[in-house]
Amino acid sequence: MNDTNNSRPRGRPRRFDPGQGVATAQHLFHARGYDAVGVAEITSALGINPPSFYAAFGSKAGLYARVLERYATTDAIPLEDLLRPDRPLAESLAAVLEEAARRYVARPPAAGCLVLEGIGCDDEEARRIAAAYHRAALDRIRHSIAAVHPDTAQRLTDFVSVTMAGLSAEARNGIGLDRLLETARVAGRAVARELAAAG
Amino acid sequence: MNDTNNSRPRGRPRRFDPGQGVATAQHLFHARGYDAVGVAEITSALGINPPSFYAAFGSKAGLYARVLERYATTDAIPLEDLLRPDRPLAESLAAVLEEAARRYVARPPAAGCLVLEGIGCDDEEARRIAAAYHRAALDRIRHSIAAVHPDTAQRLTDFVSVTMAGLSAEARNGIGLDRLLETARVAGRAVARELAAAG
DNA sequence: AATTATTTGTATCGTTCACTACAAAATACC
DNA sequence: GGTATTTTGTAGTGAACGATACAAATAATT
Repeated sequence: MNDTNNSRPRGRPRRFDPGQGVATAQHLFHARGYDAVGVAEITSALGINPPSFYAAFGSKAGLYARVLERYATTDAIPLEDLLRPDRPLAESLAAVLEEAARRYVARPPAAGCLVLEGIGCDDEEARRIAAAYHRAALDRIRHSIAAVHPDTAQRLTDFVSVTMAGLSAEARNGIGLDRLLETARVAGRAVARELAAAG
Repeated sequence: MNDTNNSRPRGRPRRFDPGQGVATAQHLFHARGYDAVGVAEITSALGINPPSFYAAFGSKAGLYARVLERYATTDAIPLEDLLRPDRPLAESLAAVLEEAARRYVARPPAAGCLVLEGIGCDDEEARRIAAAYHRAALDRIRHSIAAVHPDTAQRLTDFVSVTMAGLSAEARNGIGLDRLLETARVAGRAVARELAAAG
C-alpha cells in the first residue's frame, strides 16, 4: 500500500501544486478547447516554467487526461445519481437532459461538455482520451434504457447522445440557460413519447 | 457591367483553376476541419506554390469564405426547397432533419455540416464567416415556423438547431446513416407533437 | 521591339507550437 | 560535511504555422 507519508521526499521541493494546476488547466481547456490552449499559456497561468510542467504532467495530453479525470468527478453529469433503477426511465432521461442544459452553461466561460468538445479536437491522443469517457457515458445510458426497453435502447441512446452533443455545441455558441432548458424539455418529452410508444 | 470577355487578361496566364481549387479545398476542410488543414497542404493538393495561393484567395480565411459560398449552393441542405409554405410544417421540418442526416454522411470522409463545424474552429475570422451562414439558416427555419406558430417558433427552432448540431457531431464521430436517420425521425416526431400541442 | 501587367517558382519571413538539455538550487540521507 | 535525489530557471530545440519579398516568366498592349 502507499504509505500516506508526511515526511517530505528527497530532492528539491515543488513550488506549485500539481492538483491546483490540473484545476486551472481544466478551466482553460473548458473555456477555449484543447487545441486553442497552448502549453505556454498553461505554464504562465501556473507561474511555472516548461520543465516543471513536463516533469509533473509528462505532456500536454497527459495533463489533459488528468483534467478529464477531475472533470468526470466534479463537473460532469452525475449519471449514477440520475439513472437510478427504481426511477421511471423517462423521468431519469429527462433529468439527464435538463442537467446537461444546466451544467453546460453553469460556469462561463467554460461552456458545453469538456468531453464532447474534446472528441472533436485536432490532437489524436487527446481525442482518444476524451472518446473513452464518451463511450463510457453512452454505455451507461444505454444500459439503463436496455434494462427496461432493450429493443429501443440503441435508438433512444442515439437520440439522447445527439441532443447532448447539440446542447453542448449551442452552449458554446452562446445560447442561454432558458433556451437550452426548453430544448432539453422538448427532447425529454420526445423520449417519454418514444418509450410509451414502445410499450 | 462586367464585360463577359473572352479575351485573355494582360499578364502571365494562370496555371490552375481557382474554382477547382475552391472545390478541392472544400473537401479538405470538410473532411478534417478548418484548423487541421494547413495552407501548405492545400497548395500541395492544388499543385501550386504559396504566392499563387495568396494571389488568388488573399488568405486562408478568404479561401474559406469562397468554400462556404460554394458549399451553400452545392452540398448544404436546400431549405428553400424543403420549407415550402404550402407544405405542412411538421412534414417540412421532418424533411429538413432527415435531409441533414443523409447529407452529413453522404460524402465520406467529409462528415457533418461544414458550417456547423466551422463555427467552433479556433480562427476568429473563419468563425465569423461560418456564423453568418448559420444565422441565415436558422432565420430561415424560424421564419417558416413563425408563419404558422409564432409563439413556439423560437423553441422549435432551437430544438431543430440542437438536433442538427448533434447530428453533425455524431456524423463526424462515425455514426452511420441508419442510426442518424432514426435519430432524425425521433426528432421529427417530437417536432410534430410540439406543433400539435401548440394547437 | 519596348512597355505594362500579371503569375510564376524559389527561398524565405517571423511567430507559435510542443518539448528539452543543462546546470544551479534545495532538500533528505549517510 | 558530503552525497544522492529531485525540482528549479535559463535558454534553447526543430517543426509547423500563415504569409511574403523578389525576380524570372509569360502574356497583351503600344
